[in-house]
Amino acid sequence: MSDWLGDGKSAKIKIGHSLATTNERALDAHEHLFMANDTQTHIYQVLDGVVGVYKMLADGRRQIVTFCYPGDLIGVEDSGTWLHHGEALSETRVRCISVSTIEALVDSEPGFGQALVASLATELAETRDQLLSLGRKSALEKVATFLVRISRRNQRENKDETRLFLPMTRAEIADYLGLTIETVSRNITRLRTTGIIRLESKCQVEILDMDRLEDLAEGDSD
Amino acid sequence: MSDWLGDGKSAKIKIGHSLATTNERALDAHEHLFMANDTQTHIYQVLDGVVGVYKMLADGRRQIVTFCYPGDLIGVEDSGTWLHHGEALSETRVRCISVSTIEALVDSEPGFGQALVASLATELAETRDQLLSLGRKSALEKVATFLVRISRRNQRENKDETRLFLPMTRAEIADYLGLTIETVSRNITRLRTTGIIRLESKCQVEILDMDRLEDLAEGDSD
DNA sequence: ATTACAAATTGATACAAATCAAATGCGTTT
DNA sequence: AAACGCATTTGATTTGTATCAATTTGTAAT
Repeated sequence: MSDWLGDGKSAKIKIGHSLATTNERALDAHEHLFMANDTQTHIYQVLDGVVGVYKMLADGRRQIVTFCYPGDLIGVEDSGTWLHHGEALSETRVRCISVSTIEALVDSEPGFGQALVASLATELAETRDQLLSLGRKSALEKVATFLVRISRRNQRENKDETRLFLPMTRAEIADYLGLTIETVSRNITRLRTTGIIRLESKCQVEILDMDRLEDLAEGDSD
Repeated sequence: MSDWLGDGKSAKIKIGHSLATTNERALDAHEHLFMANDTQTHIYQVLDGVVGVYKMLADGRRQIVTFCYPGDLIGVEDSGTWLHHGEALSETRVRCISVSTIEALVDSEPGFGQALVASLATELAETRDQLLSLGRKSALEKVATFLVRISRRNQRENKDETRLFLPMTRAEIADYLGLTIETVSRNITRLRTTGIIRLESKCQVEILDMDRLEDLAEGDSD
């Protein structure tokens, strides 16, 4: 395995200054990076901030399919036109890599294609985990699973896995978990009152009992 | 784009007789092809029948993440050990391709890596569509979406898009849609009594009103 | 500090789907 | 053809989450 993209989704792509065709773009919170059905000219790598990738139904129902953090690639999976909307959830910087550059790299750089495969494979595995959450878990289990997932991401990046920063609103968490704002709020409260987590602020969570949180996430006890 | 795997998920991989390391395996209905946590030695291509790929929670709740039909590849996304269970839903034949063969092909055959990327990208896009279903659609909309998806598959394969064969049980449909057997049954009945579909048998559906079915699937009217 | 506003929490009620419980249909075996 | 077993359908009731409705918290502007 080459490490053009590193070990899957969360790693850094090693392009940029070496290629003239990449450049950066800065977005304010709530600004869209791309819209569904737009022609796709670039693939993006998040440098700073978080991008929410989502689908919508005509009546406004929304499903966020992934939150993209620094290091994540967006758009490897699409072809020609964007299938999803992409919106910066906070102030965000992205690296823009033209589709033709990606294609050139696949051809010219041995291992780059494999790196893309690994990146997509990781994303697919996470998305399938999320299917299990949305299809079969209770609201409390969904929220617990969400927090465990953020904790694991912190671990991978050698950050404190017990102190989580949630850069998104309750509405965005709800649209990711297939719940309402109110249900998300109630279940965060429930985790708090049962001593499993502590809220330092609305966006800052401390995990007090990782074992019980993980058990909840796996549906082992309620 | 090479066409080693053709245009995404449903196409045929062009390996087999040309490589000694591939061979076939036949499975009876309900027989497992692999189990989660097993060491992954092969990637499979479905030749005949249908394979259900699923995750389970400790208490028995199950989520089927994909149904794999002839032409589909299984296991490109995993690494080392299987992340899911794979079970033949009917009598099934698969081609077994050793992981080392795949790796060799990626290195030796230009375009093969890109084909894998395309295959994974298609699978990811479908899985994200399914996230929208599970997270935000009603039971009736989920069932409609499921039927539309099978119809589209028939179209891609130049089969009659109004006559659907459902090789899986209601329980398997339920575990795919995040519903119960009873709710699946009730909503199939509802589509039948409103004249949108007709049941020739339990496994044979005729779509009578494609427009209304597609509208339902997109949540446009209820 | 005070006000204003959006986000989050909390409470009361409604409803869609789950659960519990038969009944029916269908394919297989005898 | 009758009897069995299993999948499916249909019915009655319960329940978890959505919806509707305030209230509270937190943050930014004055």
